[in-house]
Amino acid sequence: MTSVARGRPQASSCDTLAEAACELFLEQGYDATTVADITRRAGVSRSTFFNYFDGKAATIWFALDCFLAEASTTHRLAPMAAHLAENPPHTLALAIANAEAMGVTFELATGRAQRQAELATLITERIHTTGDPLLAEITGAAYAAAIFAGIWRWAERGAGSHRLDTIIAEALAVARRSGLADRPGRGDLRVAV
Amino acid sequence: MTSVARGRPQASSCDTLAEAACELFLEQGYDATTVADITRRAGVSRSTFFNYFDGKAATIWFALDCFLAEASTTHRLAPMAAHLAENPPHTLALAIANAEAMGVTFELATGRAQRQAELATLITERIHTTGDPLLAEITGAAYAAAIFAGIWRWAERGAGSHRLDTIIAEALAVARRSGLADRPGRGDLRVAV
DNA sequence: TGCAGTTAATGGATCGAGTACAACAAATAG
DNA sequence: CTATTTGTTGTACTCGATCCATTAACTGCA
Repeated sequence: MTSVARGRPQASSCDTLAEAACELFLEQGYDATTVADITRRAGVSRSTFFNYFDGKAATIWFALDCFLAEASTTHRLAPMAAHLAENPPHTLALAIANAEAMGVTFELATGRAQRQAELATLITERIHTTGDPLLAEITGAAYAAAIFAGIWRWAERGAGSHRLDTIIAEALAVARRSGLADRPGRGDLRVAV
Repeated sequence: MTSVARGRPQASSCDTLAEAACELFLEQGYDATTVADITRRAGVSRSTFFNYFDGKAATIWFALDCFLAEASTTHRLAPMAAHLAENPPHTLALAIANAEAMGVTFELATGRAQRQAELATLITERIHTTGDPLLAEITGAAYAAAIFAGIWRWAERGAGSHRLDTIIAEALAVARRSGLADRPGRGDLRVAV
């Protein structure tokens, strides 16, 4: 299925660049680190950077963004969480745990808001049923908040000591117990574990 | 109480600049409109722009941002909604209603995510009680989603035909009926109308 | 009238993110 | 050895945003 590589091989990778970026964030801070700095350390040109990332901020988020990209094609939350737990967002966890030292507090807030909203609309579309669309939107926001709260808790307590998927499952259970309906419409989303 | 104006009078205002900006967004689109374009039309220098706004995007959001700034010092949601209804965010409503034409679809999404998250943490802090902090976070996100959904519905149906505060009150009622507790801890927040 | 103090506008310089693109390099298939 | 594909590199450019020294407009007081 996977065809043989054609053309010039890639000179770097998202992981390499992200790692270089995180190192520099720790050393100099996020704002003081330029894209040129990152590529210099990674051993590629500045232009190349934008073949791997949309921008500087994406170095922190790309693992989670992959998850969200997949999530947009999947209908069940539980397998998604499991898959995320298998490919945990290292760089994000590092950034959350060392937010002040890296100077990424602001970027973490904006980036999270962005992606949590994305996930919220995703869930809302899935649970959109015969009922009030407003309620669907509220419910989507609540479950998205639960998932992201879980990710943050997991990262704050040193990603690795606990399993990410169980933490997310617990958070979803809390949301479920709150009384918010999670019954899907035509889709077959199950937010419970 | 209000002392007499001292020093050089202001050559412009947030409203003037925001109006000029919205005009240009409609004519040329958001991306094609530079800050220099806006200040040229408003009759001030480019530097002056940044005495009034943090950036280009703020021209759309400043009315709502004022509301959020006040909200951070208030403990009750209902009076806040009433005050917002008295000073409705014109430029934001215009942007929502003409998102495609103005090319602000992306900026609206990111800007909303940002501010909705801000409001969510604000509410979360208020309802933080003896119970699970995770539940407080989920509830805060749900109520914030309700409020913003209300604002959007209000703007989409031609801001003015309906009262903003009643729409928000209805949205909050939906969130309340969903089963999410809105009982405050030490604070005295009341999310109901 | 003139001077001091205050507040705001202005112009210029600078930085850095992000985009565009043409030229070049490294691989494969035949 | 050539055509094709894919990726890298350097360059130039736009624009948002910040900084800062200078200048302008206004008030209050002598």
